[in-house]
Amino acid sequence: MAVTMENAMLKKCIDAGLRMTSQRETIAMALDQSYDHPDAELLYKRANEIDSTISIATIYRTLGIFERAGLVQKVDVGDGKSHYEIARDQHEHLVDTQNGQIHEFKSEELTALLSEIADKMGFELTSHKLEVYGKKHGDVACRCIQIKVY
Amino acid sequence: MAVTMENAMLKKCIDAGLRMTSQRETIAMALDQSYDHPDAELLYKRANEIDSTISIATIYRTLGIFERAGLVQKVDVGDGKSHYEIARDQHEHLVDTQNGQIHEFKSEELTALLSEIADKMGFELTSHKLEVYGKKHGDVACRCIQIKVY
DNA sequence: GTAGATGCAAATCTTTTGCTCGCCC
DNA sequence: GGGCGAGCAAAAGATTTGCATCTAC
Repeated sequence: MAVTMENAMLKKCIDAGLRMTSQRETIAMALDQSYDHPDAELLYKRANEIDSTISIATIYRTLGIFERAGLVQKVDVGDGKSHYEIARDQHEHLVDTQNGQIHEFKSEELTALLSEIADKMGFELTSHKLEVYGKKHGDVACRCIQIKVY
Repeated sequence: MAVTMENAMLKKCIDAGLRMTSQRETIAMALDQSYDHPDAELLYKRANEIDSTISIATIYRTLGIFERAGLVQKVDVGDGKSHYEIARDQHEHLVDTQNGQIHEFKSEELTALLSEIADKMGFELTSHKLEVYGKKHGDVACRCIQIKVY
């Protein structure tokens, strides 16, 4: 929200000490311009619009490196593919089961609760993945759609 | 917890109106005997010990049918494969990042909180998937392992 | 009897990898 | 210069599917 420069991701990469190639810059830019949760294929298409010489292998390798550096995070939408987003402060995803659209939300209460539970179980919370599935109030849920999304 | 008969799953299948073949009965039995979260391959092995003529394709097809009937649920452990468990009352998974072991827990507070959040966002909660990752208190977390698991 | 289920093998889809060449630091 | 990164294509791993055959209802 508070980010004003267009390629904040590039800075993060440099700060993380990553060797920056033109391809990585391109991918960083494509990520910066993605306000949704693209999978590798979609990100590949977007990166290609910036630099058409990028290969899909580089997309995967770079995403892996970015992820390991804590710069991006995988999101499981339930379609069998890995989707990605720039790592930000902790937030959750609500998937609309009627159309697959993702709505984000935050809840410190939730994070605190999880941390508390983990603690009681003798664990230190590292991270978590939460996807909430729901349908808009009033909409009639068709069992089939609900399942397809899952 | 309250289930005493050995093949409760079979009953559920029949109640769900599924056509029961010997293979489906075998898979139902294998699921009944699985107190962990097997992936398709492991369930295939277990089913094979009961009936060695079952094929992996049937495992996948049957799991899909069971899932669509709401009898089993997928669990995402973060290893790229789909794991399954018999559908039960809502509960969550805590994954030990040191060894991949899954610990289950329940929290009505959590469910209530999610339901409340969804409601505020104008959605009716259908279901949710939560996996919490953590390491045992006192264990030294190696960044590599943490990442490997995710 | 017939719609639906199974087995087998081939196909598909996503992601990873080996290898050679090129480029960042 | 040396090591890491990139491209290409082939491999790998998980899951799905076409088709002929079989079976539950």
